[in-house]
Amino acid sequence: MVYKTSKETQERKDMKKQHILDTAAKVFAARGYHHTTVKDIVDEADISIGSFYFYFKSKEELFAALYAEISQKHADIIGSVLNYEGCGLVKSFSRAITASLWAYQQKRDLTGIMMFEAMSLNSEFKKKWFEVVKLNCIRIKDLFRTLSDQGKIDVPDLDVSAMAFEGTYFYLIFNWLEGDDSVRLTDSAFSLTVYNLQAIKAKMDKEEVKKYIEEVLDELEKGMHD
Amino acid sequence: MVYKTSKETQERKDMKKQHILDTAAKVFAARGYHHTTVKDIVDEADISIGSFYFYFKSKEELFAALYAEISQKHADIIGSVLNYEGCGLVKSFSRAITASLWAYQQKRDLTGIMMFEAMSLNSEFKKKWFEVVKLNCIRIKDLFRTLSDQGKIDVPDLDVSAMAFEGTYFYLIFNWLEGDDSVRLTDSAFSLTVYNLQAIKAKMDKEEVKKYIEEVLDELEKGMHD
Amino acid sequence: MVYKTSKETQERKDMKKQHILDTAAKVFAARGYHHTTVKDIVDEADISIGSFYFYFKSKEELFAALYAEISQKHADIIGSVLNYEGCGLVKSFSRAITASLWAYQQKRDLTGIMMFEAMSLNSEFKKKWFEVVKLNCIRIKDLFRTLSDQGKIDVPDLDVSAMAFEGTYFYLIFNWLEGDDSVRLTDSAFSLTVYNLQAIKAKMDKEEVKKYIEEVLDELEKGMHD
Amino acid sequence: MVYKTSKETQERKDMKKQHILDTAAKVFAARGYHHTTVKDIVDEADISIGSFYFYFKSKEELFAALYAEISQKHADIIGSVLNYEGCGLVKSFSRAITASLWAYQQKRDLTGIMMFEAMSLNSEFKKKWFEVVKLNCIRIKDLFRTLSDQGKIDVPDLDVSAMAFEGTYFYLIFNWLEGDDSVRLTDSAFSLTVYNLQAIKAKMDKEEVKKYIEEVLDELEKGMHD
DNA sequence: TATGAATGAGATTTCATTCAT
DNA sequence: TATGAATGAAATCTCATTCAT
Repeated sequence: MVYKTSKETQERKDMKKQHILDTAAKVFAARGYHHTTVKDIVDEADISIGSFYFYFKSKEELFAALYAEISQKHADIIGSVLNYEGCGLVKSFSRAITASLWAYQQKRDLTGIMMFEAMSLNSEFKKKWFEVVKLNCIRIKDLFRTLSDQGKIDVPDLDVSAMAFEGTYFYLIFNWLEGDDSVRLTDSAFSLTVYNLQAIKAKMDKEEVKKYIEEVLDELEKGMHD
Repeated sequence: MVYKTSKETQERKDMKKQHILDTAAKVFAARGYHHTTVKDIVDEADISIGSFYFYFKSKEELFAALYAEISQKHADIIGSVLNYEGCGLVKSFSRAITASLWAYQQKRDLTGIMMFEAMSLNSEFKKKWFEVVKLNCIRIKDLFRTLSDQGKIDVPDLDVSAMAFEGTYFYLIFNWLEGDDSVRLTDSAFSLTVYNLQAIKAKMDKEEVKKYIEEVLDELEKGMHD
Repeated sequence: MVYKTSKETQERKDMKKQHILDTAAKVFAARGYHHTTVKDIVDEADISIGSFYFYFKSKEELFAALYAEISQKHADIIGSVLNYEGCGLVKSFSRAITASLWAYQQKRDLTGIMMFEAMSLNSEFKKKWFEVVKLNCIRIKDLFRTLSDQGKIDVPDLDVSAMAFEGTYFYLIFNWLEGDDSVRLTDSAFSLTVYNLQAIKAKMDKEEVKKYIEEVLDELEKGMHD
Repeated sequence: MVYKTSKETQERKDMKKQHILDTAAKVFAARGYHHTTVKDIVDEADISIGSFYFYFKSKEELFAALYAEISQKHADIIGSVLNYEGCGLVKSFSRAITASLWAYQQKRDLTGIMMFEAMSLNSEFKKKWFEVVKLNCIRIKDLFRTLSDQGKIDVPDLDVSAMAFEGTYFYLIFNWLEGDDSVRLTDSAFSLTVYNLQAIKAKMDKEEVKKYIEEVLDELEKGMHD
């Protein structure tokens, strides 16, 4: 048939869906998930309720989509700074931790929603949240195993260590969110990296760590303007 | 009518209030704060809605009371194992971490409320949660400072390290809550302790750590039967 | 406990529930099930929406309750005129058919809702409706079997005959509902009785039938004023 | 733009309209009028909502068209078996009743729409349904009058008898629709015919009735393959 | 002709809290 | 003190229909 959905229409649809996502992110950030109504979102996005439900099955589905989007972006950022072959472990950790903090910093408001409200939702969604956490832990665990086998680090139980490592971000971010927004989360990158590198008994030169962190921050800031 | 507030009556009132708190803890843990209705609680407690509102001004106030109670109990347990003068740092940390995990383990349901529900609520209450977290962090920070000044440990920024330390519990506990309830959280005490002791570059003998952990676990189990 | 629900309160509750049922009947009759909103009902009954949902789980449950009530009343009326021992078959049929028509006539508006809208509802409710129909058919069938065994009537297949009998009311009532409300449904009692008595080849005297019908109508009208 | 309405185009339009009708019949039958959305229909028909509203002004109009179509088909079948001059009354009734049941049986899904959905809708459409019913009743009534005048049958009030007769199908069909679809509705033709012939005191030979029924069923089955 | 995104009135239902008994 | 019926604002979601492309 001739009159089927044109590419153009599809593009407009994608844009509108993205517009809803962006608006929702803003509103959720301002009011929190439970205190945000669908009406709040559609008013802010200047669309009709019907449109909202055309693009998303429910408020919860929207949240899930938003969460998936953020997680993906976050993962992409981390991934982008780790695409170096033969990178030493100190460099890798410095880069990864810094990039992670940087990523949160980019979306200050959403970070709160995603990290702290996500888990208080329906079991359905809680699972999704937990899967992301577990996936992260598994990646770290695998890394720990490899490095441990190579004798480069010395950690107790891999599972526990991976979870402990992942957790070191948590209150740091929470504290940052609660505080003045003039403070940069990445200012804690050095200390956090050192804390964890010491925890796994990796040999390191603190000056080197500092250098790596500055390097990756430069890259990330530059990457943002492309 | 004159309402007697004889000692006897007062006692009955206290018991009833406690009964509501206990029941609420159970229900909140099972369903989460937002998915728990006041009716759920009064049905489970076998009291009337009117009674509920006699004892608590609102659903939120009940939660606050509950949270205060849990925090206090938790603090008491930790405090009870740290009342040793001249304790070495390895011993102190081993005892504190283990006691903390043990405390969570004792009240599996309440742990979820304390750690995950509390922080996802709106402003007013979130603050209270954060205060507890901050207080913990300050204590750790002070300890880190003292030990650092004595040259016994080597940590980067004290604030960041304290928060990182505090965070190492987080996902461990979350993972434990999600899993099978046959698993003991205290089984992770050793690894968690080692991870953090290494992180702060404390000198330690792993066997010693193990011993301290067993010791404190024995004490705690015994203390329970008094 | 002393302050538990008093008998008095219970009575008020029952009255209010009945008040909602009565009002709903009126509104359903006027607008039809699908065109009646819960708000219509509560406005008419002068209660709050909350009250409505305190007494009924949903609009559908209310309808079901209403339907059960009407069915029961209907069955009671039929039952009341059949409590005669050793009643001949002509008398029984005359009385039952007349009483049935009379019952419909008493609740003209509701009859339409109950007979014609009930079956277009959710499967859940449709089942209930069908059960009532089937129960009626079974009763008739049993009666047919007994009479047939006694050689007093001569019908083909019992199931089919019972359903055919039950159906003879249907369009008659529909036609009555559509027409002028000055017409009495019971005016068709004689013809309907004769039609069915002839169908089952029961021996009868038409004058006798007329007499029985007048008798039962008198009884019913008198019974109403007690 | 000029829209050609060449014969070819017109044919394509008719086909599409019919396709929508056929699909709608299927969906209405499965879900009922009120529980079927326009989207359900267009999805099943694999057309767009826009197309739907090009061919039908509204959901209700579509239903009306569908109902008209079904009624017509049904009338045609009945008409086809009654085109015999000088047919005896027993034969006429046997043929008519059987043909009617057979017609319902052919389109099980549509039967539900025709008999049960149609009448439970709101005023405007209910009337149309009732007109068909009334028309049927009038035909039967006329027949009854003629036969009665000829002394071949003996019925009470003609109107009531016609409606009673028409009603004898009702629950039989409902029961058939609710049950297993392996059962043939025409299996009840004999009993239903006898019930009604007895009701009007027509003289008959049951074997004869059986023969007529078999005859007409053969004809109908054969007619289907032409 | 064909498409399907967009609309928004309106329907159902929930639940924290109050207050008369 | 205790009870639980009553309240009603507010939230989520549906769907027939329109209209720009």
